[in-house]
Amino acid sequence: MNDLDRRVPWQRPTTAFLLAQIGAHAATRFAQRIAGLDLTPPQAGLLRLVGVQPGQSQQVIARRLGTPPSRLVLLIDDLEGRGLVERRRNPDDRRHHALYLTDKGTAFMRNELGPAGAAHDDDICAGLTGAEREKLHDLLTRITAQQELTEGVHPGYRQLGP
Amino acid sequence: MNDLDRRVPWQRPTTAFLLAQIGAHAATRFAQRIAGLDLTPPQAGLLRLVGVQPGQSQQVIARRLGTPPSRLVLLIDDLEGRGLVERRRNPDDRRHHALYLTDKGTAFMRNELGPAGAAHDDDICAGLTGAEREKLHDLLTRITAQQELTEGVHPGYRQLGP
DNA sequence: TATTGTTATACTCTATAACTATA
DNA sequence: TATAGTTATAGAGTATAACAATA
Repeated sequence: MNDLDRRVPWQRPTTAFLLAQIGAHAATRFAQRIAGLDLTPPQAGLLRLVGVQPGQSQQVIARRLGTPPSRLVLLIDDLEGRGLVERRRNPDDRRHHALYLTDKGTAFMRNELGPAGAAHDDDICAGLTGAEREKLHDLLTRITAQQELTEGVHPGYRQLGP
Repeated sequence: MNDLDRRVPWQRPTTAFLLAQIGAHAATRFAQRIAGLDLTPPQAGLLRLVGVQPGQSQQVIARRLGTPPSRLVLLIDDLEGRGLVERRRNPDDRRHHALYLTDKGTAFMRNELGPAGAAHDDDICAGLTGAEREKLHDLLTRITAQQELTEGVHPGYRQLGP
C-alpha cells in the first residue's frame, strides 16, 4: 500500500478509467495499423460512414460526425484524389455534393480496411476467450445504448505518434 | 441492411471499436466534470501520479507518463501555483526536483478529485448492475494485463470542447 | 562532458470566420 | 437573403530543440 492509498479511497482503477485507458490504447493501435494503408483514423471513419450511408451531403455527414463541415473538405479531397470516394453534384440543387464510394473505394473497404479492422479487434481482445469477448461486447453495447452514443461514430480517433 | 453491409462484413461495431468509442466518451465526460475543479485531464493524471508515487523527479514522472519532460514544467507550474503540489530540491543533487503533494493537495484529492472520479464511474456504468460492473471490470483488467498497459496511466485524456 | 529542469520555437490538428456559388 | 461548400486564419495542445544550472 503506497502513500496516497492510505489517504484517498482509490485502491484500484475505476471501470471508467480502464475504459478510457484501453480505449486510448485501442485507438492508437488502430492508427498505427491503418498507417500502413496511408489512412488516418478520421479518414477511416469518414470512409466507413460514406460506405454505410452513401449519397449524403457533406453537411449531413458533418453533423453526423459532430465535426465542422470545413474539416471534411480536406479529408474528402484526399480520399477523392486517391479515387476512393466520389463527389456527385445534385442536378436539382447544384450546391449539394452527395458522397459515394467508388468501386475502388468499395474494394478497398472489403479487401484492406475491413480485414485491418478485424485483425485489430483480434489484437485488442487477444487475452479473452470467445465467450468472454461476446460478454464484453454485450456489456459495452449496453453502455453505448444507455449513454446514447451514435452507432459507428466516435470523435476519439487518435493520430499516430512518432 | 444498408448498401455497405451488402458488400463488406461489418454487421456490427467490433469490440475494439466500442472500446475506443466509449473510452473517448468517458474521457470527454471526465474532462467536463473536472473542469468544475479548474483542472484539465493531464493535470488530474499528474496529480494522481504524484500522490501515488511521491518524491519522484520530473524526469522519472515524465518517463512514466510517456511525455517529454518539458511538458511537465507548465503543468507543475500551475499546480504548484495553486498550492497543490510542491517541488523540493534534492540537497544531494541540486539538479533534481522531487515532487510531492502538499497537505492542501492531499485534501483536494480526498475531498474533490476522488469523489469526482467515483461519480464519473457511476455515470459511465449507470446502465449496468453491480454484478455486471464487476464482470466488466474483470474483463477490462485482463485486457490491460495482456496488452501490457501501465496501471493508472494513459495518454488519452481529452481536452474539453466548447 | 553529461544530466535536470527550463525556455523558446515549431508543428499538427482542429475550429472559427470569411468567401464563392448556387438558390 | 439563405444555404452548401470552400478557403483562409487563428487557436490549443504538444513535441523538438536550444539553453542554464549543476554535477
